Amino acid sequence: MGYSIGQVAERCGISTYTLRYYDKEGLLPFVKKTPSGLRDFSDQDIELLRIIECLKGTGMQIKDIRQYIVWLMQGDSTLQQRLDMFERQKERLQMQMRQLMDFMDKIDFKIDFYKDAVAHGDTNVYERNPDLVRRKKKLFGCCAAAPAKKARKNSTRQSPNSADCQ
Amino acid sequence: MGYSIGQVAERCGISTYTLRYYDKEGLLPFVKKTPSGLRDFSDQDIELLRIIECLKGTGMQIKDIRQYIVWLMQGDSTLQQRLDMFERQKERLQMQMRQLMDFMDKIDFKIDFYKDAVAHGDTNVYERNPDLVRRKKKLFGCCAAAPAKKARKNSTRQSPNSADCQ
DNA sequence: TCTTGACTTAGAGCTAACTCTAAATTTTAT
DNA sequence: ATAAAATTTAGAGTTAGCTCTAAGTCAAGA
Repeated sequence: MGYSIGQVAERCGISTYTLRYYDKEGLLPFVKKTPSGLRDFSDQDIELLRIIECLKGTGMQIKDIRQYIVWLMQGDSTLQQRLDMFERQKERLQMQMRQLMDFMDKIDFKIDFYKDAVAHGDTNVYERNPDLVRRKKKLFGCCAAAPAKKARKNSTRQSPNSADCQ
Repeated sequence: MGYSIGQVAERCGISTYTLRYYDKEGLLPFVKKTPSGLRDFSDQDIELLRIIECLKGTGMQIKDIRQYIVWLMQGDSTLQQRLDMFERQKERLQMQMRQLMDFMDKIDFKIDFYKDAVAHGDTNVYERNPDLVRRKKKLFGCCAAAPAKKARKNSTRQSPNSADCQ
């Protein structure tokens, strides 16, 4: 006897609905059943569930996680595919972490902006704080993500409008 | 004249469909229109779009992003709310980064596991590699996320089954 | 001027990932 | 023994966030 679906749900912070959904989607083919038909999770099943969480939490779709499960069931002939998959997922995760750090820089900037704004009761922050001007330029000024294409006909920048950087 | 919706879409890597959807959802009330009705994005609009991306990318729902936009429109009386929001979002982001690092540890473990497995053509990795045994225990052994409740009646651990840690 | 492509709106359609319901069965506690 | 709680299945319903279509308008180049 291992763990019931409710015990696993509580322990892993996943609803029983979701666990049954994962099973239905083919993510839990290793989970045994008791003679009367109840799911019976082993420690290995829970470990696999942690890996599923990990793949899902790094942006993998359920149909792609199922591919991994299929490879597991196919045995040692798919070891290389599984290694490749985890290496691809690691690269993906590294990109996500870089993006989160970029978001953190922007949020830190906003926090400092609003701290000054709250302290003075207005948003004339850049007139008071040259450091924030510098950071704003670094974070938002001309990222040039895509190679700049043709601009609109009359492409002079308009003067700063109502909602300047809030 | 600023940027057309297509120019913004290309520059920011967001489809025109999505930009119009954001507008419909009230996220882009500051975007002007030309006399003939075309959207005309300013640099400030694009900067706000970057913040929207940032909030969305750190897990905020569109209805909550709209609340921020509403506060922007309400002016200086909502500065404190906006500061609080960014500080909450920063905490959320820190949690996300911690979780991603945890995922990274698990993926690194899997990569090392499968490198050994591929090298030897089988999954008897733990018999060869004591370091991986140690790391496996550290990563998956008895996390005790929730306070352990009543175990199942006959709660002896079952012997390792077919799919042990793959 | 004509043509081609980008833009507009309203609203329908789609997808992924759950989330729940109903009716029956099983387990646990008293 | 019996009541309450947990589980089972199949299948319907929900949600968020797009994504697309249709029918029409606007803009830029030849």
